[in-house]
Amino acid sequence: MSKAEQTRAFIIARTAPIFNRKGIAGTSLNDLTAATGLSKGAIYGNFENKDEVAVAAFEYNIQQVLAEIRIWQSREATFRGKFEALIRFYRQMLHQDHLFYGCPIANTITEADDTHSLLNAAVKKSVIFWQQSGERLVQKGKDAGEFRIDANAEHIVSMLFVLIEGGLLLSKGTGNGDYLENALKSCENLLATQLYL
Amino acid sequence: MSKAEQTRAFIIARTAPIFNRKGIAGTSLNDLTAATGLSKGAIYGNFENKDEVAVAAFEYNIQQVLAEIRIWQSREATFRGKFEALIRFYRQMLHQDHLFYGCPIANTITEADDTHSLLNAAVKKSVIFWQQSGERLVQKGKDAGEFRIDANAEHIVSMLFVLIEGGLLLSKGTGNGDYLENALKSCENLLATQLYL
Amino acid sequence: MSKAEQTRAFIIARTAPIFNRKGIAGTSLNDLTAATGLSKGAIYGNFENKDEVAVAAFEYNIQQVLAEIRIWQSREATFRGKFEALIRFYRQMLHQDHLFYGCPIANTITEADDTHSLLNAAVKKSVIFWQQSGERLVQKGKDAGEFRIDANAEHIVSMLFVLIEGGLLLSKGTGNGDYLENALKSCENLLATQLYL
Amino acid sequence: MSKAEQTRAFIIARTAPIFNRKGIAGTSLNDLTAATGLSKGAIYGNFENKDEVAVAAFEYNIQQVLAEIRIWQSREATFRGKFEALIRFYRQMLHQDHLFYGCPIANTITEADDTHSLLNAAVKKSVIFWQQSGERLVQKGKDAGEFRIDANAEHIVSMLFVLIEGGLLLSKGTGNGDYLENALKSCENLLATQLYL
DNA sequence: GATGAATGAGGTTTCATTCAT
DNA sequence: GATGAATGAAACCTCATTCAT
Repeated sequence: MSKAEQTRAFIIARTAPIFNRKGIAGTSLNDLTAATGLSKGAIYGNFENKDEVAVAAFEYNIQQVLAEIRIWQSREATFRGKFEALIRFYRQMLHQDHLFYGCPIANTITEADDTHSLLNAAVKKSVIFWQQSGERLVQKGKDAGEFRIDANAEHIVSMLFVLIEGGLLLSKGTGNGDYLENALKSCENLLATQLYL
Repeated sequence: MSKAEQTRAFIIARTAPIFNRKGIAGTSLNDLTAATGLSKGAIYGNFENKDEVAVAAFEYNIQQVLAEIRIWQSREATFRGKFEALIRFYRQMLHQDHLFYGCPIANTITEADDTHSLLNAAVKKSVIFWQQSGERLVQKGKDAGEFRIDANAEHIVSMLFVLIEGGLLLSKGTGNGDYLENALKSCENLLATQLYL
Repeated sequence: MSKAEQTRAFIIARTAPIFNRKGIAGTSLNDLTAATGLSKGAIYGNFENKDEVAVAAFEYNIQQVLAEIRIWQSREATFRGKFEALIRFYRQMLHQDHLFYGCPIANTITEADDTHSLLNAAVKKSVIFWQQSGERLVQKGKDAGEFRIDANAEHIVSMLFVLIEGGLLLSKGTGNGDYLENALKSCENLLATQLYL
Repeated sequence: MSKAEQTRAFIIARTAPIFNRKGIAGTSLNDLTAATGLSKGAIYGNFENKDEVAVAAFEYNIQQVLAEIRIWQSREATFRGKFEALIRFYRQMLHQDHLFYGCPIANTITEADDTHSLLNAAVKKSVIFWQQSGERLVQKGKDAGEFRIDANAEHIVSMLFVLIEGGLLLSKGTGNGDYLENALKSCENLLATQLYL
């Protein structure tokens, strides 16, 4: 990894949590220099402009979440176990404020409008990726004989997504964990009745 | 209504959609003067600062949504009809971009953190109000003998909330209406199995 | 004159000599605030951007030169006297460094390229104006029976223009007044042989 | 030519047209690296600072013009022919935008003030050189018996200079070739009446 | 000798806010 | 009560320059 790539990665890693918490408009160049200890010139030497940092930071945040999910899932031998791990991950996410400050998708999706088209594209890509990863997992479970062969993967995964994002949003926003907890219970029920054999 | 109150109301009505779309940090005083045709002095004569306008705008946005819901529900004679109207309202909301640009709660909740405590309080209050309105409606339906007496109002309403917010968020963010549609179908199923007699 | 117009005029008057001496690229916003005693916000409250100040400053500089010429000419009763006054004006201009720092047209024409299209247009307009003013003066002199009826106004004026600008440029640039002096003598000769009766 | 000298020459050749078109203040180090394909370090390894590149570039530009003039003149057997070639060269220069973007002297003279003393000196030297070259050519023509023995070399050459620079400036600046054309015709007339036998 | 990465000062512009009129 | 003009801080970004590698 070249020096520039190192610095780029360093800037992204340090600033990603700030963008996740404060948003693009709420994050200033000074926030970025303060978080990295680098000069403004160094930021601009490695990125076109603030928006490009924001997009990279969003993608980093998503990768962090996905990587963490993968870790939780990797400990499970069965595909059912992997879905249970997914639920457990999001259940504890509510209390992991220092790490993620809420789901990057939920945090970013509002700001990712037409005026930030690159970010918009990145968010859409992430949503699609999450969705497809879930569907692939369903398929593998079917292939492994763990899941109902007639399960509607797209519907199940999209419902999990909706429940998790909605639950996180309301619970983070109000401080009332019940929304997420109810949503996750609903997820478990959905999986039990529509996916698991 | 005094002149001052009129101007205040005028400013709020004109700027509320802008705050809903662009957020607090993304909305500038110039946006406000452009939207109102008033001077900066006029804004500051009627509000302490930008944040106070933002809070008032959020509350206005919420009231607009709630008022609209009430209109849809008022046409219904039964409490079951009122819940069905609620679902219908959110189903068409996806296509009402010019009016609401998404649910004000979902749009605001991310930005309403510790650094905007007044907004934070307003958002929390709105969530609680939505929740309680729903629960009251459930109770009235029970009293009227329309709903199952053993229905868990809090759980049902919080699930509706989660599904609607999650569905709106993902559908607005991706342009894929399926998320909201699936979520609303799930709401209908929930109501059918847990609320209606 | 409104306050804004006053401030605008004040900014232009104070910054025009700076733009004339240092050029657009060489003049900074700090130069402008230092020269005016105003804040940057005040500059931007009265002008779109630096380029707009620069264009206004150029037009002011040109008007200053033209006004001065008009004063010199107004003391003359005959049109021949007016042309002689024109020559005298440019002869002393070489030593009036504190006022004009060279002809605004010569100073600006190089920088007024495609990347500064507004300035470019302003410069072209000024050249045309200077040319046409000269030609009008020739015509009036003809009408008054002072000048040769067959004098080629366009040619004569364009030659005066070339000689004056070329002479000023080389004399200002080298500190050697001979170039301008020779050029002005040539102007006088031109007028004597081709214009005056 | 050492490696360093080669690089130096390469930098100058590539950046000279940029300086001629945009001026010192308008040309950035990034322009220089873009034009050369070299790094900033390479520029600073071969030049003290940007101003030194600018001075070298100006001198290169002047040499290019003088060399081209010499080529045009070398085809002529007589000294009269050499002056006629000079005129022809400047006549076609107006249309050679890609090569010279106007006379380097006219383009640089405005910016070459006290704050750029080295450039100032270089410009003055160039003016003197052009002047003296012209005067030498007159003398040679006199010695060869081609020119009037009583011709005032200094006056004639300085008038040619003024006419050419003034004509180029106005024609380049306005896009109206008449200024230069009139000036060159005047040059031809001057030569015919005061220099040629 | 050349590079790539970094600096820090300074560039232009926009911000929220104030206040005399 | 509203305006228009001004402020000064801070926004984003670019600059010429340096220096370890």
